[in-house]
Amino acid sequence: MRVTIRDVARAAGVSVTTVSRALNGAQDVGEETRQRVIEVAKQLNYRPSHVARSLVLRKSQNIGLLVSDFRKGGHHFLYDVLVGVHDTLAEYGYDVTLVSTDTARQQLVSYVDFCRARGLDGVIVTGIRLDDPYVEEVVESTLPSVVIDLPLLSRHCGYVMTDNVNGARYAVRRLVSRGCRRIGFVNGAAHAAVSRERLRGFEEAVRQYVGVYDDRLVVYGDFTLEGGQRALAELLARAPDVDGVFFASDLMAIGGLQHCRAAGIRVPEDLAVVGFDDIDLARFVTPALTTIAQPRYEMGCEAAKMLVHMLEKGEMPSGTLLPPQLVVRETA
Amino acid sequence: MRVTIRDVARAAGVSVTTVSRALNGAQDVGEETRQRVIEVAKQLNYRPSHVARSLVLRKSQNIGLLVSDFRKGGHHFLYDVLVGVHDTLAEYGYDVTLVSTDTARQQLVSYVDFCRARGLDGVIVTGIRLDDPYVEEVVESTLPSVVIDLPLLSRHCGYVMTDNVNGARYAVRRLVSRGCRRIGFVNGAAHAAVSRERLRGFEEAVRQYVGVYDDRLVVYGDFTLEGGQRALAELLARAPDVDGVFFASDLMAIGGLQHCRAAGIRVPEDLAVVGFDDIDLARFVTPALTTIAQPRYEMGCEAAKMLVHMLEKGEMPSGTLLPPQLVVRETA
DNA sequence: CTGTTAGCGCTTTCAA
DNA sequence: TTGAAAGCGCTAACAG
Repeated sequence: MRVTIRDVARAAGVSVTTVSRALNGAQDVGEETRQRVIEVAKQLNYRPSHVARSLVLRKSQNIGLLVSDFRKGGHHFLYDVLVGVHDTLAEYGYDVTLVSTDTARQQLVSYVDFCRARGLDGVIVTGIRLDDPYVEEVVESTLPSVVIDLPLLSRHCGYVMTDNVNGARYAVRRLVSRGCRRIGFVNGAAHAAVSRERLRGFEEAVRQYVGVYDDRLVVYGDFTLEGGQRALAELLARAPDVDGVFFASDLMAIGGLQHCRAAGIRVPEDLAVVGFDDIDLARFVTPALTTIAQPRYEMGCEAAKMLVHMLEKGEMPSGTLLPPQLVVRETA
Repeated sequence: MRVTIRDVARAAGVSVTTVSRALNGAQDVGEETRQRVIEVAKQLNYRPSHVARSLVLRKSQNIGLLVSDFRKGGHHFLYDVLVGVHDTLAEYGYDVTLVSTDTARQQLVSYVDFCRARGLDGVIVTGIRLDDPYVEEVVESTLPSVVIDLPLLSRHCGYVMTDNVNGARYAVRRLVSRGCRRIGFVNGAAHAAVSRERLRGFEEAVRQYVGVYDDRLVVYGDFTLEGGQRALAELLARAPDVDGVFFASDLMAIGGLQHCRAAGIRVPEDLAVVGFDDIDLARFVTPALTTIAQPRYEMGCEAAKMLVHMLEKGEMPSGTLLPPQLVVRETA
């Protein structure tokens, strides 16, 4: 049924070893033998079995993409990362297998065991948070991994994330340059690593550009639209004189915009707004959202590249920070 | 290094055969032997190698998800489908491997060969169009497949798509019920199967609800925002008295909205607009877009289910139509 | 340069 | 009920 290496060997009148060598570019094969083998293989439309090869080589050329929070509608961040990961990995000759943390079948076993059972060579982890039970596993396991958006560094685990500190600084600088002096911050979930960094960048920048820092101007949303609405209402109740707000996600910023519209607050005249992420909604809301863009696609690429380098060149994992970028539109 | 079935056998004092049987729930194993084996396996944290099992069983419990047009920013339709596919497949105990048609490494070989080389049990195909070179392959190959959004039915190939004909009808009906009498249609790419069906639904509905059908009111965009802008401009130039427009995608509709704003056309007063897809942008543009929602997640689930049924129960592939839904917002 | 041999980790006849 | 042996398709010593 299936064309195997034996069929090729037989048809070419050589041993399977020779076929293997010829097709894998070993040098100890006669040139004309190689040509004949290649010719026959093509004739027979032979495709080496990755499965068999994985078994003997003990590596699968297959990487897991672990996704926490893999659900309908959660695409804003994930999709581009996924494409970046896939593009790059395909380039290097790796396949990618999706691994979700919250699928019924899988939620009990450790994800490392999941990957091991499948012989995955490594894993790229997304959507994980500081308080996640998986964090420990990622750090301790010897399965080569690269985490996106969480600074976990160990012998077998590197990470790539946006430079959130500077991202927050850019936002504040923009607000200040527009004349804002009382700047609020609607941060994301407190247990997200990115939240800590953005807070740090926010505080540093406010101290530097404004002078006085008032931590009552920091409130917490949960990265969602509704969270942003609520958080802004709370902030405004607490400090009605706020003239600019930095939101730790575009979704929250858009929630904030909705609150403003409902409350009759003009943006940017009464209140300037800067978001974070640059999801494509940002261009389309009215007024269009000024925001800090994250290089999502590139983060995926970078993570994939690091993992392959760890796998193939034995490189040490590292922490990579990618630069965010201010995108000026209408809200600030 | 790795715990194999032999380790378990040794530790349990039985043969590998017995371990295999015990762990796979065969009945010809003594109950206490089975318990012991299970206990030992747990103790040793044994995970059967999927690779080895795939090799001998000649099936991998692994499905390919073929994506044409897998690129940065193209998530509007794809992401939810992908999540649906993954959720359902995971439920059934299958892994999913991403396969992209346009990645450098892969573009030359046939995707069927790609899947075969990896021992994939089947494939779910998305983003493919009528004029795609892959169409032939999908139909002819014996690799079990399910296509999303393209009605390809053969011995080994089923499909699932939205009921586009009725979707278009709902759009027209909505427009008519708002009083529109001269209804235009900005269709998507002509070679997309969905475009034909939507056109059919449009024509049928216009004949039914309006009475007269004028095919000069049909123009073509390419599913993109810019395409929608251009197409609407063209339509309006051709027929300035149009009072309602149905766009075959939300992205095009949003482009149309932008054109309206630029041209001083009030929506929905001067021109009512209905889109198609219900991407999440639709809620956020101003005015919010009335549209026909596609059950993207469910399409993914359905496709996965069909494929698994084909694989495990030997069911014949079939064509499945999922119902769209009118979502009324502000533009119509 | 080429072939023989021995597995990779697992399932499955076939005997016992 | 259990085990020995063969083999899935491939690669890699080790000889020749």
